[in-house]
Amino acid sequence: MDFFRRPAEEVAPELLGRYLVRSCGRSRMVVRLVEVEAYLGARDRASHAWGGRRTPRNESLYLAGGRAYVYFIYGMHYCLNAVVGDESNGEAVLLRAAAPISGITAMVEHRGVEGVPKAGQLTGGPAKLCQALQIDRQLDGVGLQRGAIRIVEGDPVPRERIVTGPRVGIDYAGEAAAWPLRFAARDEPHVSRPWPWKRRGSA
DNA sequence: CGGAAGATCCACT
DNA sequence: GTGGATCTTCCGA
Repeated sequence: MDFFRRPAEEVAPELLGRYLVRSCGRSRMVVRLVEVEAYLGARDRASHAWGGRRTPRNESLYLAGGRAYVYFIYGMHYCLNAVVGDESNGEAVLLRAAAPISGITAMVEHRGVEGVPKAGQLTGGPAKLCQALQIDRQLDGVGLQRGAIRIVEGDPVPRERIVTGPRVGIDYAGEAAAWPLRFAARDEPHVSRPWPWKRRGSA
């Protein structure tokens, strides 16, 4: 499929609204993507592929678009990316937040949530998303078209309802830190944190 | 070879 | 708002 074999900043906004389907044994969980970030590979200081870096950890980034890149961070969390673009360019889209659609009981269990989950508590953050969907390094490199993780057409977010802003947690990245590569569906409660672009007095 | 920092989350103040 | 958990990777000595 060619959807993923395009530049990250082009694919990222189009991923919003699509469904992420996770099959795990007999259970199936579905979420709707509401927040993503584009990472541009070698020229992007915030990218794990910055300067062409290539290690056992980020090897999957150099696969052709349409596969998963799952990495381990802060000693305790996993994050899921969709690898995009052509082979060996190191581009990816980080899947940051989603709205739970079905299989919610399983997600509640995986996250260890007591009682009725609040908005964003299950899949409102890159590491929460992975924990809820039971995604870890075992799924690094798998295809996203069929199998354990699938990204399928859903309920697209129209352009005018997409908001952009700087990416989260990459202040060290020099001028790349300001690039507007974070995309989210406006007025969506299941995002990962308050909207910097909505705050009064900010740019 | 050692130290520091990281695409995070949660509990606590 | 701040700090701890906990491990891989990078960079400087």
